[in-house]
Amino acid sequence: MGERPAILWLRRDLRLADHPALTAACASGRAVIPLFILDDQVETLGAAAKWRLGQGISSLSQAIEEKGSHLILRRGAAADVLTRLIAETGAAAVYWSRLYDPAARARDGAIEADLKARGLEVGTFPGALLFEPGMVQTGTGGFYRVFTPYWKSVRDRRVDPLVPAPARIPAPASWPASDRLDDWALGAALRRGAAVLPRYTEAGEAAALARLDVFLAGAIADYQAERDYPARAATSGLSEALAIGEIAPHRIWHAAQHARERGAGDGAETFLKELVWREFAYHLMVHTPHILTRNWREEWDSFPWNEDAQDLRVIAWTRGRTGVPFVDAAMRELYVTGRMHNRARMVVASYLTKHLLTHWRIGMEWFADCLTDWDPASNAMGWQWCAGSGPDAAPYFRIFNPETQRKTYDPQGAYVQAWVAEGQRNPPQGALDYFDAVPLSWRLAPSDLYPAPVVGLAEGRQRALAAYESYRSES
DNA sequence: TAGCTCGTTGGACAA
DNA sequence: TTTGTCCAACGAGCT
Repeated sequence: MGERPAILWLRRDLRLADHPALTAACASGRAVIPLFILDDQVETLGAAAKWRLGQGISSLSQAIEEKGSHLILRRGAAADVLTRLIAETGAAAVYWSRLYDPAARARDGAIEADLKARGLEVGTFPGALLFEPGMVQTGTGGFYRVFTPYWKSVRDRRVDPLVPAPARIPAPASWPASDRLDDWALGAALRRGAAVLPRYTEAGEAAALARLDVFLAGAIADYQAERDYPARAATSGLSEALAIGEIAPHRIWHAAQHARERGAGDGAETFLKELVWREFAYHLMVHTPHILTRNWREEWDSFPWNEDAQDLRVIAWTRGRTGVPFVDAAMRELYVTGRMHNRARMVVASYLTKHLLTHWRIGMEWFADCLTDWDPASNAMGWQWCAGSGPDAAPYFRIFNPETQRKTYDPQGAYVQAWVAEGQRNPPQGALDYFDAVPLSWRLAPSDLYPAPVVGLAEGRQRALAAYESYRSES
C-alpha cells in the first residue's frame, strides 16, 4: 500500500463494531495504525477504573490482532506522542472518536488545530453518545436542566444505525514500536489485599455483546418491576463496558427499541430511559462543566459540609462499617466488585451527604477510586442530585432512610447477607471476598462483631433537616 | 407574555 | 396492610 498510513487514536471507544472512526479509517484507502495513548495529564482515573481500562486494552489488543493488525501503546502527553508517531511512520491522517469532558475537549481541540496546521488530515467522529451536544436544545435554544423534557425531546429521534466491525484492518508495511501493557502497571494503584476484582469482571467487546444478549433474552421484560431490588439479577450490567466504549450506546438503543416492539414494553422503555440518563449527564457536563467540581447551584457553596475525608464516620462509610446494614452491604459490593446497584448508590450517597453531612465531593472521589464503571458525567450528576446541590428540584427534606429502603427493596435480606459476613454462620463467597480485598491495615475479619451505628438514623435525619433549615434562614 | 403544570428514585404519619 | 396526604415552594419548559 503506497499511501501514507492513518493513525486511529483510540480512547474511550475500545471496540471494533459500531465504530465510525474505525470504519472511516479502514475506508480511507490508507493503512491503519491503531494507537492507545496513556496520557497521564488527562487519564486522571481512579485505581479501579485504571485497572479496568487495562483489561479493556488487553482485550481490544487481542481483537485487533485477529483483524491482522496491532494495537500500538504509547505513554506521554498525547500531542507529543502523536507528533513522534507521525514522524516515525509518515502518517498523513489521524482519526478519533470525540470525547466530551472539558479536559479532553481542550486537549483534542488544540491537537486538531495543530495537526491541521501541519497539513495532516484529521477526522473526528461520534460514537460515545447517541445525541451529541448541540443536537439537543429547548424550544428557545437553551439546554435542558430537567430530565423529562430532555427525554421527550429525544425519545423519538433517529439514532445512527449500527456499523459492522471491519473484516480486517489494513496493516502498514512496518510497525512502529509499542510499549508493553504490563509495563504500564495499570493495576498498581489498587490498594487491595488480594486481586478480587477479576472475579467480578468480564472485559472486552465480545463479553459486553454477550451480556446484552442475556439481558435482552431475560431480564429486560421485567426491568421496570425488578430493577430496584439490588439482590436480583435484574439489570444489564453494561455500565463498565459503556464507560470505556466496549459497547456503543447505539447498539443498546437499537436492541432495546427492538425489544420494545416485540413486547418487552414497559421494561424496554424504562431501560431506554436509563440509557438516556447517561446522555443527559453528558448534556449537563458540556453545558455546565462546573458540575464536575463545584456545586451546580452555587447557593450551596457556603453550606457547612464536613470536608474531612479522615473523619472517623466517613472512614466507616468507605469501609462498609457504618453499622447500617444496607449501607455497609452496598459499600462492600463496591469495594469487591467495582460496581454498586443503582438504588444502593442513591442510599449511600444520601447517607453520606445527609446523615453524615459530608460534602458530596468526598463521596464522589471515593467512588472514582473504587468504580470500574467510573464515568465523570454520570457520577457528578448523581452525587449532586443526591446532595441536593444539582440541577433538580428535589426538596431538601427528601432524606433516604436506609432501613426503610432495606425493608422495601431487600425484604428477605438477600442483599445484606450477600455482602456482610459478620454474624453469619456460613457467609457467602462475596461477603468473604471483602476481607480478602481490603488492605491488612484495616484490620478487619469476618469474625469481628458487626459495629453499632455510627449515627442514629433518626438523629442523623433530624440533624440534616436542622442544618438545612438553619442554612436557609441565614441566607 | 404570563400563567400553568410538573418535577426518576422519599419519609412520616394518619386513616 | 395499604393508601393518601403533607412536607416547602422554586424554576424549567411549554403553551
